[in-house]
Amino acid sequence: MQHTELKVGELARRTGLSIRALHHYDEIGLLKPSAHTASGHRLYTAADIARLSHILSLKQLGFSLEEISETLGRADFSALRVVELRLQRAREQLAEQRQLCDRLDSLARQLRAAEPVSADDFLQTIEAMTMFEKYYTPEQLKELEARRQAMGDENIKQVEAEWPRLIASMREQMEQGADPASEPVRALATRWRELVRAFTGGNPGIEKSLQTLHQQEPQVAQRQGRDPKLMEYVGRAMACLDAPK
Amino acid sequence: MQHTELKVGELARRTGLSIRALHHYDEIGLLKPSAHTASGHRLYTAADIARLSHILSLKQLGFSLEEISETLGRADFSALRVVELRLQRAREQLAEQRQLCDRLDSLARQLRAAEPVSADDFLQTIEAMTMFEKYYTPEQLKELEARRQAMGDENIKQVEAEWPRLIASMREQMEQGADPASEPVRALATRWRELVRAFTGGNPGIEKSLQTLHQQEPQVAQRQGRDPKLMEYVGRAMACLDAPK
DNA sequence: CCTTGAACCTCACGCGACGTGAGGTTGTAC
DNA sequence: GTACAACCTCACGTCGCGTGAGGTTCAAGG
Repeated sequence: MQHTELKVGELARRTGLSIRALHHYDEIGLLKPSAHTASGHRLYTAADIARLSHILSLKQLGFSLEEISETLGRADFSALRVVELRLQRAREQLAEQRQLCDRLDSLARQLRAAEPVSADDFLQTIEAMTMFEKYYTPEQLKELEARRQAMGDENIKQVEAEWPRLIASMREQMEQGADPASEPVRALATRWRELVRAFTGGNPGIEKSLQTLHQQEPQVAQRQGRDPKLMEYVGRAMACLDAPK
Repeated sequence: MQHTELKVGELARRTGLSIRALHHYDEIGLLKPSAHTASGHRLYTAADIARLSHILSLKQLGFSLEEISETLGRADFSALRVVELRLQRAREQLAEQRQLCDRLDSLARQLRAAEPVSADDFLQTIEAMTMFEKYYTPEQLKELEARRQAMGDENIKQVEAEWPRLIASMREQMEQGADPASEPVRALATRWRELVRAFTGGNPGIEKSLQTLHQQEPQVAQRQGRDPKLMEYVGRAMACLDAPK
């Protein structure tokens, strides 16, 4: 007698599947053992095992159990078409995974660069990223990323530390009613413009996207202390810079 | 009065979430609206909306709803650690996705190259791929792929068509009891070795892996008609080739 | 005041691929 | 006879909602 028929435990051990999984395949009709002992124990024949190996192959390719059932059921299926469809799905998922990794990686670097990571900072950073992805094109994001790399973490930290001071100074001038054309304000406005340029790199597309972002989402600027009134004051100061003394 | 409180429908419309999703967040305690009308309608305050925006941000990063709950619950969490853990998971998933895409792509190319795609051919191809991935290292697989590219689809088709003929001829000799050292067998054995060389490229690592595969999985060779007896005969013929006439 | 239709409410089942018990039977070795 | 492993069949839990069913409330028009 051939001792070829296997019981579930044996088959599970050999395939690495769980017994429950094999039971499940039986339940849904994907792999019903061809034989049973008198007492109801499952007996898998060589043919069953062959079918299982097919099932595992298709599973590896990411097909659902239902798809596998259908595929194995019909003999007339177009293998190429099936695989190409699956490939398309896999490519889409791959792109999403890549995006997710990029986002996380970028976030992690930001967090490493800026030490003080309160819960609020964290969430703000994420939201800033979301905004970025919403308002900048992928090419623009690449350019921004490249510029960040070129600047290095320390420079970025310095600039990020400088912004609040600059904003505070500017606000002080405004609240004291200083003339936007006055010398101290001109100096601050010049530095302001430099910092913005350092960010945009002078790329007009990025400048435009930045403008759109500020128009559509005023709360972003506001959270940094740049409320509409201040921004208007800065705008006037900028205009004075361009105009001759 | 501020009209700031939103009902579910409004909030759903603005966030792009479904009403059911918001109900779900309420059910699991992730986002419970701070207020209700006398009749029980949900009213989301500005604070609720802020929390929701945090939730959506973390969701974008691939956190589960439970993880989001925990993260938002504690104020002392280490943002960097959380993100790095998530990044690690994402990277692993990315690698898997990439592998899956490679497999599917390779399979699709094989199918496009070899026209006759019966269900059986298809499954055999998949299983061959599975075996390959099991017995060859990634570097070896790259080399094999490169060699395939270099050969071109037509050459591969020719070789794949030649193998069954070669195997059949060899079997004929064996069954007729021909001496492994005889001239016709020498010719067949020479061609056999050439075809194997075309595959392995003479790379000893690949030759070794191929041997291991044949030892561990005799049914692979058997399916192509190369049963142990035949293989032994071939082995003797090879030995005669190396030995002087 | 009444009606209509949109928007809201609360159950409660469904998916996909099993994991994880609970509680009982069978097979095998001593 | 008695352990103990391996098997059996329910049946609920997972995760993030979708999708009804069946009922109430709201806002506007007649």
